[in-house]
Amino acid sequence: MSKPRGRPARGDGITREQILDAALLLLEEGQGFSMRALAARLTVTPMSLYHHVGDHAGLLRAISDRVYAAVLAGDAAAEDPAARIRTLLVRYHGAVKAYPQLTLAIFAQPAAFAGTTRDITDQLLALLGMLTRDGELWLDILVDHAHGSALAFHALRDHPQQAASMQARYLKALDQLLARLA
Amino acid sequence: MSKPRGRPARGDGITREQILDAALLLLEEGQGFSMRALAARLTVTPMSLYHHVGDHAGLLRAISDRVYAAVLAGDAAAEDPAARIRTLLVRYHGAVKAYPQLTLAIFAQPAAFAGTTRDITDQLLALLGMLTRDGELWLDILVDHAHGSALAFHALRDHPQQAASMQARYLKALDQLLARLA
DNA sequence: ACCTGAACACCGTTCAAGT
DNA sequence: ACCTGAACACCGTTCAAGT
Repeated sequence: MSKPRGRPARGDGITREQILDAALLLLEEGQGFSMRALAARLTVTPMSLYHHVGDHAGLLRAISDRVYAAVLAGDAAAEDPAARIRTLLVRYHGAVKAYPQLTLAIFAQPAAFAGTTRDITDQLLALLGMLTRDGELWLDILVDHAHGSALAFHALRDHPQQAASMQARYLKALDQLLARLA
Repeated sequence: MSKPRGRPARGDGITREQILDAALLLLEEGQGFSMRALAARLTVTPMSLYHHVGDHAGLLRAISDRVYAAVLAGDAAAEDPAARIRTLLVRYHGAVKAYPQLTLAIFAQPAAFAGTTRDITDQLLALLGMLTRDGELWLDILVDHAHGSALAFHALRDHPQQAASMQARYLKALDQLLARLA
């Protein structure tokens, strides 16, 4: 029943990518994510995970790097600044909304995650600088609003009717804010 | 060394208020809040807490009720709507900022906390209705922004220089938004 | 009513042992 | 290099026992 003690035959071992995939799923199920539960799902010993992703904080960091890297996908030069700003914010809002538990974990240990979303805010700030003199102020407003809205969405996940209209409400609020920017 | 097993003499027992006071302090120290750690700080058995505040979720609920009730203090009729809106938002932002760990715990289990801040949003919505037809939209914008900003403040708590200017930046952003509302 | 103490099913992580 | 297994110091919570 139990696996042999030593190094597994080639191909039998667990992959870093498999761990991250499973971790993201388990995390957002919300029923108590833990290293041990994740290991059990992968039919592996808890300590096996440490070899690939480090400890709990390291695992969360690897997950968030993957999730937020996807927000920056696409060619920045292909859109005009206003459109690119909107694209980045909608995608960022979508990522936070899709993985609220990850977001909460990040906020709970901000020191460990400084810089994870730095690329996104840097690009947004540069783009905002083209449209207004108050770039930093509007970066605050837009990013904070995206965070708050996405988390509020999570808070309403048990009320499908309200949740369904949340995306439309975010887009409406975002366009309202962007219109005030110009 | 150890306390007697039975009911303590009058006045020797622990108070619900003492538990909430200590819990709020311990929670925001950020070094791993737990029922057992809280009990240890109060030099009491973990199970003693259950008698006064229920389980972990019940304790958090009791804490948040206390914290957010303070936001509504003061006489609503003494201020005009715009001023009252600003007062409520600044105070709400202050509460979230002062107790970020509490806020994160609430967002992590939103089902258990539905209604905790309902009084605040209800009053804000009524006030916003006096100033604009898009009351719900602006409620979203202003509350979400307050949440996001307060949590961002927490994320920067290890960078005192930036953190010091965060309050001023929130007030500036808030006034910017409120100006757009009229 | 209010507290203790033992117990159960969990955690994250370290360290040694195995291939 | 990559995995297991035992161990340590923790969790939240239930239940029985005590006054």
